[in-house]
Amino acid sequence: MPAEAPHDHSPSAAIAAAEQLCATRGQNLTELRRSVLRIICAAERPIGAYAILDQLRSEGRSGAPPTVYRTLDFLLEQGLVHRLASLNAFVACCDPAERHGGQFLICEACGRVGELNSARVEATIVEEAAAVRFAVSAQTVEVLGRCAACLRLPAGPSA
Amino acid sequence: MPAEAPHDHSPSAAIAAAEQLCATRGQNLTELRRSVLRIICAAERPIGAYAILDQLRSEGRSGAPPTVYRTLDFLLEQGLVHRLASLNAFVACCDPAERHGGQFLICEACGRVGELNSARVEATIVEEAAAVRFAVSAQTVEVLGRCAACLRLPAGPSA
DNA sequence: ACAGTTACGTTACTGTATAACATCCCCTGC
DNA sequence: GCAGGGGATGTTATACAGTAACGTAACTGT
Repeated sequence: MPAEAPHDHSPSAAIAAAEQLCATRGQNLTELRRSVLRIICAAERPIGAYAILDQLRSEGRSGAPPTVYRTLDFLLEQGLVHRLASLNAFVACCDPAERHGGQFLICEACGRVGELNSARVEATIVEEAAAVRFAVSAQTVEVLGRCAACLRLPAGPSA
Repeated sequence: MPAEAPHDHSPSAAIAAAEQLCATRGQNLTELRRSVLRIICAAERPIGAYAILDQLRSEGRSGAPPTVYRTLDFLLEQGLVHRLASLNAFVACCDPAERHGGQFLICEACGRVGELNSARVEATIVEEAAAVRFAVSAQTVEVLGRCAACLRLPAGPSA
């Protein structure tokens, strides 16, 4: 993975954590929502809405685009997944307990995405914006490059 | 405009500058490319590919989506326009002579976009990424908030 | 039983982007 | 002059992204 991974990334662990979070928030992690979260976690890479839909169908579920987008809205609101604007795709959040805006490191070799979430980056953006009298309300930071693993293997792991 | 504007933003001046740049680079700024650049400059706000297409047609040109996307690819390669991933839209570059990745300030009140292009922000991102052994090759920074003009007029100028 | 809320199903549509192939035109070499 | 090549554009069709609007099922609380 491109960046820090101080927690368990296995799908089942992520589901369990999500279950916990939703419970304490009084939110309902339904079967469909669990399925979509599991699909996103299992993907390891950003996955598009229609790819999620395909997987749902291959699991025997009926469904149409709104099914997926509604579910994604829920997962986004709960901070369980993030949306990558530059890819029109979704990734599981590495630390849903901590609400954070998104700073992402996207490896152009292996396609994997890590979260940066640097308070220093965020603060610098706010300061520099303030210098031109711009009041920040939300940031999108998506950084393309090569992750540690792919720097070690210039051929590039594709799995 | 949200941010600094140290240069002439009139469409004709932008076209002239583009002409110059393409000439020195041995690139062909055709009538179509000039038209699309003029449309984007005149828009003042980010404009979508299909809105560009509509304007081209209203100028009497034939055209289909690939016409516009190919032209945008050229203008993007030449650094004459930028793409805003979070809006699926395009803006004219404020300073095409200087190649730069994009840092944008998007005003959520008036919809105008300014370029931040802070070397400090860029450097901070590179440093923080390096700390997790990620080698940056390109950055996407799109910041939502309120520009100076809209902060002064809380009702928000819409023109 | 009843209304209200939440989640999901379904149809239809708009918007964004690209693949693949055809054509035109200009230029160069012969 | 004309054959061939490359760049730019035209054209058709389609894939991918996202939403509106409406219907329905199930689970509340009263």
